[in-house]
Amino acid sequence: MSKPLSLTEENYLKTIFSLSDGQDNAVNTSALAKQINIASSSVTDMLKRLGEKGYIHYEKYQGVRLTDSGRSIAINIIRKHRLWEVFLVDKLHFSWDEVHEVAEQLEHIRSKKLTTRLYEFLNKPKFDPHGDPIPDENGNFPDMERNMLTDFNEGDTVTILGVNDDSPDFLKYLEQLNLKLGSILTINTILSHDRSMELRNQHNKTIMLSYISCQHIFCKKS
Amino acid sequence: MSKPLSLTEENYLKTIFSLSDGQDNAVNTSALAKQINIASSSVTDMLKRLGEKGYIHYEKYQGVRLTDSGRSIAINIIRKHRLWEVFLVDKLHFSWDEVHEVAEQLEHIRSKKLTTRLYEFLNKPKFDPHGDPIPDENGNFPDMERNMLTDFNEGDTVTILGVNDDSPDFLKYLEQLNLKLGSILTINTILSHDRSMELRNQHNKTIMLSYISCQHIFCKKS
DNA sequence: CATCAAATTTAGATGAGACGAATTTTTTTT
DNA sequence: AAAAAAAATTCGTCTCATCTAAATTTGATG
Ligand SMILES: [Mn+2]
Ligand SMILES: [Mn+2]
Ligand SMILES: [Mn+2]
Ligand SMILES: [Mn+2]
Repeated sequence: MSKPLSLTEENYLKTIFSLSDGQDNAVNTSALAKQINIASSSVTDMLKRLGEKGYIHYEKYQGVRLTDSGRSIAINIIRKHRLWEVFLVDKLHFSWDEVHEVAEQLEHIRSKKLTTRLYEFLNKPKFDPHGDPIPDENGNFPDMERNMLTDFNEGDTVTILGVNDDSPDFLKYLEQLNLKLGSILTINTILSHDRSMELRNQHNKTIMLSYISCQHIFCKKS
Repeated sequence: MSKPLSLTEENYLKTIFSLSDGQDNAVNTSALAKQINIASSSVTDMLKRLGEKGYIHYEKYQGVRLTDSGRSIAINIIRKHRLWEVFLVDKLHFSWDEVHEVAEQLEHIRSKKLTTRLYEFLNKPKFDPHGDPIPDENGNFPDMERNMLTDFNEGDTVTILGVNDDSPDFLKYLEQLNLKLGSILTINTILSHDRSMELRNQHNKTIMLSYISCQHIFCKKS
């Protein structure tokens, strides 16, 4: 039985996983520093330690990759984060822009039984309030096919499946436009000069979205 | 806005509150050391720091008392601890001997809104699964009148209101005897040589409890 | 009330996690 | 391929929370 990881270490592993897109891509020191909001010298320190403990493969100047054990820890943190987000929205009626900050704390609670029971209490959800997939007990993510809104064409009708940006600002913006998971939109026009989209919702209301915004919305054809 | 307390500092304040029985009794360095399971020199260090920050009144060699701000922080931690225990038992079907350890972690989650919403979700409970009172938003504990089982006499009929010992061992022991909050017992005999009690439950079953066990059970006359 | 034991504090160290400044390595530009 | 820029690492230092061992204070006992 090895000593449990510190909260800080858990956050590094989780962040490495996210920045490597769940793949085996190497992650930069500076990308981590930026994401965690810390000096890059501190990141280098921590990477050495995590490397020695066997959670990551770390070669000076070469970036970092998770080992199997690091990866499985990261996925477990993400599982807990997303389950708590579901709890906060479904049971405690938080709005989708309020949950991330609290889930950042709750994701570190250590109790196998708690995670299992919460999962059941929430009816084994597959997606969190932002449409992100929740890995199962074994760390497997549910299948899903989704693309950025920017990948579709004029005339396509799509359903919103998720967002790529959990920031309260963006989420409140979407809420205000009455855009949520499940909303159905038809692409009227894609403006060529800035690639912004003119969309039509189910009530025939027109909505304009910048290219940047469209990059933060996941959809499927419907 | 002062920097939030560390988890360690919160635990000190909570423990000082508990050891002073919620009154203004001075608490010893060594009592704290024992309870927190730490060297007493470490306690001295921490008390200095907490004193400088204004959460406690600390005079060398004279023990420690909470200030108003320290007290209110302590009560808030206890409120959260007990609310989470209710959640774990009522919603996630934990048994009363499993919840304390997890609540020790959950009590440190910082979100005013979370506490408020949880309180409402649980229907504003007044007592936790061990019969301990849950302070309200303003830090006021619900009124309650209760005495140790050892305070009653032969022939008295009492209702169990709570326990004084949250250890899994003791709680499992009670469960096994089918004793729980609300159980009604009549005191048949109090043995004079060891003050142990012979009790009768609602199904006319006889239960023997040692004096020590009786000291850990709170009751009211019924 | 002087002595001794217990409780408490002080002193000195350590490890984790953070920082900024200086240095080194890698990458990009001329 | 040299120079410049960017990225990453090393170095020295800081704070927090902890420890053990030594010194001090308190308070109990003869
Ligand atoms: Mn989130
Ligand atoms: Mn999410
Ligand atoms: Mn408890
Ligand atoms: Mn309790």
